[in-house]
Amino acid sequence: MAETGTTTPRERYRAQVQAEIKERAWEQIAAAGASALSLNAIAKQMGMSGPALYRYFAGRDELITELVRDAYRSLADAFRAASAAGGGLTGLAHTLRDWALDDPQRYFLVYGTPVPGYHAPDDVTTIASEIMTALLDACADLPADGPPTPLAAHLEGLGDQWTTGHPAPPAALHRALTCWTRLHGVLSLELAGHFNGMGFDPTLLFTAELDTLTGASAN
Amino acid sequence: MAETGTTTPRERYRAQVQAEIKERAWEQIAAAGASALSLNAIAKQMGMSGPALYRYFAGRDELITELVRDAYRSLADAFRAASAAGGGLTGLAHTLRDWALDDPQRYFLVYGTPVPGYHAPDDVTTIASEIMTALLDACADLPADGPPTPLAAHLEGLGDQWTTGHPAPPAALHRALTCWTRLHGVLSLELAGHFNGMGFDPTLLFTAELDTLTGASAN
DNA sequence: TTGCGTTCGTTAGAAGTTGTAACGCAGACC
DNA sequence: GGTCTGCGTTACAACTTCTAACGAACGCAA
Repeated sequence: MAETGTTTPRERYRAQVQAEIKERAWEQIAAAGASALSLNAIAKQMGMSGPALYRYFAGRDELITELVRDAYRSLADAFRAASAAGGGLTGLAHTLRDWALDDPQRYFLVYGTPVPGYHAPDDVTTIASEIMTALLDACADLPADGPPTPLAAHLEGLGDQWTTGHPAPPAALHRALTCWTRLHGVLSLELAGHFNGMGFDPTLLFTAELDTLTGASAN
Repeated sequence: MAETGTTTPRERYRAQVQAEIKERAWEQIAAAGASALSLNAIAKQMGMSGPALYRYFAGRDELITELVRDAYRSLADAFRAASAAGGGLTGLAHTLRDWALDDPQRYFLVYGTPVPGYHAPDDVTTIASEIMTALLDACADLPADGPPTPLAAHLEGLGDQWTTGHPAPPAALHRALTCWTRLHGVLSLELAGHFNGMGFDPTLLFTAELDTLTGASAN
């Protein structure tokens, strides 16, 4: 509390306004998706004029980029906490699911439909590799099962490209990739509502997939 | 050819213009995503004024809905052809992948980030169930392996809800769901570019997942 | 306490979007 | 040939993002 650093009152005010802008932006995104985000509406909500927001963000794109950054950081933090708690791959998976269900549009901001021209800034990919590292560590802890796959051979030595210089056995790389794609497959379809009206509980499908990832009995 | 039905010249012209509008719309979507679709730009491309398009589509939303419908129909047709060709689940999977790679934004229009308020019209869900039926049939043809899963028990008798009155064994339901989510998991992350710079071939990951779905050796 | 300078919020305006309304023309049908 | 339906137009309203110029307030420093 006392350690606010060497921040001038102006800087503190600026940070506070920026935070409120992002908060309103998240509300709008949760309500109507990222494409419906309107700077004007945010400004009106905050009781100020439209162009005022340009003192805080260069434009709509920069605001969204900042939100994407925050979303990545949020997931990375959740993963770090889960890793520290020692829940293993199961803990990581449930952390991911909870994080996704907590704000579906935030999940889609990270893993959803990309805009063709857009290229994420470097620090975002850095956070993404941090997330991958946590997943890879959890996968490396599991005992190897079955014979080495052809894909694993193809993956040989690629681990330090994904993460920050992090050697891992090819089988762990394969398993991490599989975890990622399978859990994302269930989650994204569930969040998008593609299971609506099918009459089953998506939670069971998620845990079933998780079981194939961690359990000895595969499928 | 000769059988154009009882179409007046006006109707034929109208259908032709509508088709060209959709064609331009697909070009725009492929270039910059669905959120960047502009009726004005389409009109300018076609050499007419903006409001003229409203003779053919009630608005932007209706045009996009129509494109979504076409996308679903396109995938359903591709699946029907693959089923007729007798390629089995493997054929279906490669059909899906080819269809997705052919126009990533079209794939995302079907399986990508949903707009919170939007609800798909009934006929779209009908086509979706047709797609599910093809997948379910291919899964039912495969021999059952392993013990019945808890999820399969939960899925008991749900098949005729997804498809059009199509009884299927629970194990096939579970396998169909797993196919869907796993293939979508790999495909959507690949198309979104999340594998970029990781140095491996996404095709191998896709086929590896497909092998776990069809092959006897599971993982 | 008295300036000074940075920063903020304002209004005005350009250029774009979706969508509506009213008008004229032209093609189709009787 | 007359009538009627439908198409494309321009004009306009209400939005959007974003720039430019102005004034006021605030923090800092002398």
